[in-house]
Amino acid sequence: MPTLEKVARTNAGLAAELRVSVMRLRRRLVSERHPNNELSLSTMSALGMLYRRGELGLTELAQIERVQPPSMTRTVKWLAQEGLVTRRPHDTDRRQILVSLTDKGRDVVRADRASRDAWLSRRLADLTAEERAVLRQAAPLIERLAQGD
Amino acid sequence: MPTLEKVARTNAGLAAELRVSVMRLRRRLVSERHPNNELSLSTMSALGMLYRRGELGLTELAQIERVQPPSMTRTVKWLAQEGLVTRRPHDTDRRQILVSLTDKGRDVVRADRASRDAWLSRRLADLTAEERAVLRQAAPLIERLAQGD
DNA sequence: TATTGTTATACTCTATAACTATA
DNA sequence: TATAGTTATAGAGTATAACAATA
Repeated sequence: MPTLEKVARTNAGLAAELRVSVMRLRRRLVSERHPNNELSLSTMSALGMLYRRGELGLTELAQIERVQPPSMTRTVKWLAQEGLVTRRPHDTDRRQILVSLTDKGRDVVRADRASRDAWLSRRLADLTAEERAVLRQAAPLIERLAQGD
Repeated sequence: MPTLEKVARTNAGLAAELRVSVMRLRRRLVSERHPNNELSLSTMSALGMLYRRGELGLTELAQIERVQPPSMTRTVKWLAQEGLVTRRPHDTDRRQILVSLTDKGRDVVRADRASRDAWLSRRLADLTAEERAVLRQAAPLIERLAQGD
């Protein structure tokens, strides 16, 4: 059997499997979030990115998070209302809005880290160490699949 | 350092990383779907499940797909209108609606398998064989995380 | 009473289009 | 002209609540 064809079919099969599992886990994550956590997954994702990367332009943040600028405008507006981020004009380019975490925002990220993944952490604890090791290797690969190009 | 604490922190970190990457890949998958494919990801997922499992009750299908019954009602209604599934009453329990693929539905699943994951397959082809092997191991684990409990 | 499925309704997230201000 | 961001609007996907039919 031709190797190329075999690889191609295998990739398509893997793609299908990965796509379905990713979709289902995402849906589960949405439904399993702790009710008293009022921050949506995408909001927390943006907050976490600001925590990791520091001050970012709004469009830059949108590109990293793979959403369109209007979506990020809304997210940032909400975060600012909650006092979790501040917006300030760029020093020299007055078109740009630079977004950064407030102390409260940083606290929320830190405090939330323990609790926000409680469900998934519990599920992970049920796996074997080997299985977790696989997922630890897989996570950055999945991230790379999502980014790029 | 206590092993338990170390493991717990590691699980939380892994949970966070996995959650974010899964979210981003899902968003990317939604945006990268071929425009001429009129079937949504969740619709294709339901169709694929019927392909694999055969005739299923509507609520059963909803449970497998991790959506609420009303959502599946809508999905199945649309699929029936498109002639991709048929609904028939259960032989003995007349409350139940059994859903199964039509020949056309089966054709769509088969024909779509090659093209629907084109983008992801291409991305996977850029990985090394070792990285794909990791994802091949990870996919069923992610599925297990999404299911269960 | 419990379960299966539907209808009605609303919410969340996201996108596109059109616009303003600045470069 | 091109880019950063906003506003207005719409669409997809999902949920909850209330209901009907059946077990």
